[in-house]
Amino acid sequence: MKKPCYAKKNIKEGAWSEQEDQKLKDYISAHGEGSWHTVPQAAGLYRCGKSCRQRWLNYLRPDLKRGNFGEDEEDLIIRLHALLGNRWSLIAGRIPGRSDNEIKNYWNSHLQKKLINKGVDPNNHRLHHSFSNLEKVTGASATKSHFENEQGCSDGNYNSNEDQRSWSGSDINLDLASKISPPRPINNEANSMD
DNA sequence: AAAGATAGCAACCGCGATTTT
DNA sequence: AAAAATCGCGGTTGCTATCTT
Repeated sequence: MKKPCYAKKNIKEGAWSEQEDQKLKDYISAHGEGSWHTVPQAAGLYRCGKSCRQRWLNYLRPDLKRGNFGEDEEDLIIRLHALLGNRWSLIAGRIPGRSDNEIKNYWNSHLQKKLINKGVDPNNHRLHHSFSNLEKVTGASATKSHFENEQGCSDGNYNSNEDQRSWSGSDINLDLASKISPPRPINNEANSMD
């Protein structure tokens, strides 16, 4: 029913130019965040509000760090993911200077592989004794040789001697466990009831 | 050196939740 | 109370840079 904003006339798509970024920054520094649907017109942008919001939150916000993730950040993301699952906005809320999109991308491109290298299933943070279902975990592009090549992964946060959940989340004093429901199941088992 | 494969990232899209009318 | 509008989240796609052969 509802047309996506990108389908409307006079709405630009694709990469943002410096001029567009500057217009958005100028507008928000003058008027503040919010009322995203009115921002494009007010700021003189041929974008939809949704796109402006995304651009601001993920890339233009002055408090964003950008750049490489530190080991402490990686560790925190892994622990939070074990506790929260794919709820990136909640995870981002606990990691200053990082956007949910950035964390999500970093997880998908780096951390998943890192965990798999350690023999840990990134979906449930349990030790994986066989990689027979590798494709399911990592997507079609994962190959055996890829994992063989990445054995030199450095930090040793996972203990391969443990047989149960390696990250329980219980040692994280984030005041989250009591406030939110457990992570949604990621695999298809949860949906198989349909 | 060139072509193909792969990885990483920015942005798009769909949908559920929330707020407003 | 219901419908419409808007917001926000998370999955996915597509482009570009880098690596491998």
